Amino acid sequence: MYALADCNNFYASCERVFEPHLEGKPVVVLSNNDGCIIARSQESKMIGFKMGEPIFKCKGLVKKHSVIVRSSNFALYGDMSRRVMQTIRLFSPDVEIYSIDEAFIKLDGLAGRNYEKIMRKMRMAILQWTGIPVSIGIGKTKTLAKLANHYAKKIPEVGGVAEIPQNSDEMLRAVEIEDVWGIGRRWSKKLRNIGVNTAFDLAAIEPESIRRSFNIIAMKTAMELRGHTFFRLEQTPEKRKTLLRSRSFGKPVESWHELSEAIASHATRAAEKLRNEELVAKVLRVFFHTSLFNYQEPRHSAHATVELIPPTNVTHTIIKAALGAAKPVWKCGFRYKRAGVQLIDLSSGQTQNSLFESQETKARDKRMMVILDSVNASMGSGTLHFAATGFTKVMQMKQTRRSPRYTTHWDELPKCLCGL
DNA sequence: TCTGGGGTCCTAGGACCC
DNA sequence: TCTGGGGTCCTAGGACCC
Repeated sequence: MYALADCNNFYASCERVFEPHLEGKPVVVLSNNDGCIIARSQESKMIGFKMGEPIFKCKGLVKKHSVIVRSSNFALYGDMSRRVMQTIRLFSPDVEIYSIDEAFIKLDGLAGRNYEKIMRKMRMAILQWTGIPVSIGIGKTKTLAKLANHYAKKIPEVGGVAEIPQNSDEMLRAVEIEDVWGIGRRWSKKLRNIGVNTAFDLAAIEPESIRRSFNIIAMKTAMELRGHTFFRLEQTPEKRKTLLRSRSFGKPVESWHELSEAIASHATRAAEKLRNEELVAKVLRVFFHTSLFNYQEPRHSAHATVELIPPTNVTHTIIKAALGAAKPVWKCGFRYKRAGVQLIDLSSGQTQNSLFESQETKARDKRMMVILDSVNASMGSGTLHFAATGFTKVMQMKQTRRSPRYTTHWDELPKCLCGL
């Protein structure tokens, strides 16, 4: 048996923990650069805000309903997530952290075996200790736990915890095909065309025909709805295979100078992450493009790929490769909106030495990265940086309504909790 | 004026090997 | 006139997830 614990409206709930007066009011949280809506409180959902909608299109509704609009505060959300996960681990040793706001829990063998009761206890503990409300679904497979979770969120009467009993056709019939985990928009449309409208319908189709029309994952999903386990708990995450750092610009960027600083910054952040996970990259891809939505201006999308020989995680090597690859594909006269650096073909450190590489340089670079990382860890990220990343604020995000980073920055600690 | 930032897996088709 | 049968690797594109 599996449970899925999923935080309700996670980012919006995090905003409320330290500002209880937001309780009961419509709250939305915006993406980077204050672009799109990426989280909505229940009240905001009722008003009709859609996930991913650009905020500038919602001005009327925001004003009409006095909606609280917040910039994203990932320092806060990340830390709150850690607290929620820690609490979950107190209830079961077998936990898979699936995303910033979700965790799968293997229930088999938990004392008492009254799983629903244990999960209700856990739910209360999370609410009391972190202030975050969660919904919990229980089922025989991960897909069924997801489904039960959906049910728990939709039906308030169950009190945040729902279990799918064996042979529960009813619950499967109550879930639309779009809401099945692993079945997205495209496949839903295709499935509806052949008369498959609910989770129950999908479970009823002959599996091999699903594999033929879709793929093996869709088939496994359908089998999981029948209670056959295909997706197991993954407690030790595999090493990642790719790493991407990219941002939209607050203001469009035209000059090579500004663009190069942005690319160097992305390269820096990507290299830091790489070292943090003890990986090296074999291939680097750099890209930048003009606005995807502006058809009035000239459009351009550029990208270039280079091999890193030997594979590396050294910041200056990666900056040099990124800028070297980007320069030839940059074109003057375009207003670029986004740039990024992607590291591909990652592997853990043990690489073959290059015939042409000086061992002295290699050792020096390694020492340099150790110093760089330790200075930036103790004195703040970016304290020591390469000149290529610049000294201006090109990379500054538009973030006009960010709440304090209450739990991770000394000078932003809450001084009093309004309303308490 | 203004539209995020990450990931994973699968499949088909082409190039190559014997 | 007639042209086999078995592999692997790589890539692009398309699907999905949060």
